[in-house]
Amino acid sequence: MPKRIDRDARKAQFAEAVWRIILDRGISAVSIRTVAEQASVAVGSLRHVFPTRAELLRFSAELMLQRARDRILSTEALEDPEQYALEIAKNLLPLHPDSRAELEINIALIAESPALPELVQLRDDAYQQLGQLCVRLVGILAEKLGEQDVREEARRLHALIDGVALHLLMRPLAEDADWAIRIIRGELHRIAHTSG
Amino acid sequence: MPKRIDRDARKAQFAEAVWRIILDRGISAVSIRTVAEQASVAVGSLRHVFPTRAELLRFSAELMLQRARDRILSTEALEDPEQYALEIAKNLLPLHPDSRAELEINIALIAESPALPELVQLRDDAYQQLGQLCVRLVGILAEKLGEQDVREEARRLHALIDGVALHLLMRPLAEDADWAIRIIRGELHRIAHTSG
DNA sequence: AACAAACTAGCACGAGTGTGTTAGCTTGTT
DNA sequence: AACAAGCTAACACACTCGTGCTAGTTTGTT
Repeated sequence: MPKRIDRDARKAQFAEAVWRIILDRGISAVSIRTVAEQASVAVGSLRHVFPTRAELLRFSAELMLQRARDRILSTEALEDPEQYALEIAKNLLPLHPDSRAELEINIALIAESPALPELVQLRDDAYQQLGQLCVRLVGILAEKLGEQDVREEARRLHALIDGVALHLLMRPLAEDADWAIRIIRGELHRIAHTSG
Repeated sequence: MPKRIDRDARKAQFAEAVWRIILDRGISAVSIRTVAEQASVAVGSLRHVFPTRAELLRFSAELMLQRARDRILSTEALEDPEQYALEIAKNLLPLHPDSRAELEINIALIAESPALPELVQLRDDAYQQLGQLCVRLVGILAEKLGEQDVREEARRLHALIDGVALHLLMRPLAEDADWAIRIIRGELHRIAHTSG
């Protein structure tokens, strides 16, 4: 039988090449050829795994969202709700090279979505899931809140997290990021101490 | 002497063609030829005004930021600080087709900035100016606050506005946007009633 | 040793890209 | 009527693009 290479690992390798190109040269520079070169592979090899450019980009986007999901889900449960929620939120912010790259790639793919309509669904799903996660967080922070209030607070938290994430991206990673943690921690504290 | 055409109006016309292409087909689809076609003009005519693609994109980005700035500055002063700040914030949110397009284009240009380094400076300047605007707003809302606290509240407001803006962009313009106003109004009210 | 599935590598094609260059057209002043 | 500044249009060049296609190579099973 054939040479048995882990297909998924191979696909991931190509997806990471796509990411590198996006980060280094922008979404417009992503082509079958540049990606193959980035992965140190002949064009034909890449095309054996991803016959078309659209499939390559779709998988790259999917894997990126999956990695983010995994990171969130692997956050260990903590006793203190505020502590736990803060850990989750920290995993949603671009505080490390990986999560930072994820956000940059996410933005690039959003920007390209008019040309790649299949990405819109992916983005919407991820957005919904993040929204539900915020609802859960608000739920454990302020148990007495009514459903309507929970939804409102969750929306607010979600927006604040995304806004802070965007601003972190504007500044170099090396820069002090305590202000971001302070803002989120303050918001979580406020939510935990609101009475309906 | 030559035919006297308003050069600036001509440039703006081309910039608007660039915007349309970005909105309809993504940043990757922006080329000298597609833009010329969108503007119903021969390639040579476009190139007479913008000799290179980089200059075309640079001007398109600049004009977009300028339009946003003008919209903010034209907000009429109101007596009530909270009302006034809310009016400003509403002009920062993608609540109308124009401002919505501005934000989409802004995101697309950010995504392409690795390939167009000159855009980074533009973006950073706009970000700084928005930050200072938020500082001013917080200043008039909570006059007694110390400088350090003003800065912290301003950062928070800025992040919240950008986060809400992003979320508005995720949903169709037709959809109910009252939640966005509610969140911002609530935040402005909170700032106005915090005591150092 | 023989086989075939899986993978690699490359060519070819038509289309699209940015840009250099050049020729023709418009139009207000002189 | 003559002029020239400014504008329009088109061609050419070398390059990149996505994709169809076809050989070659590797490797585990039989």
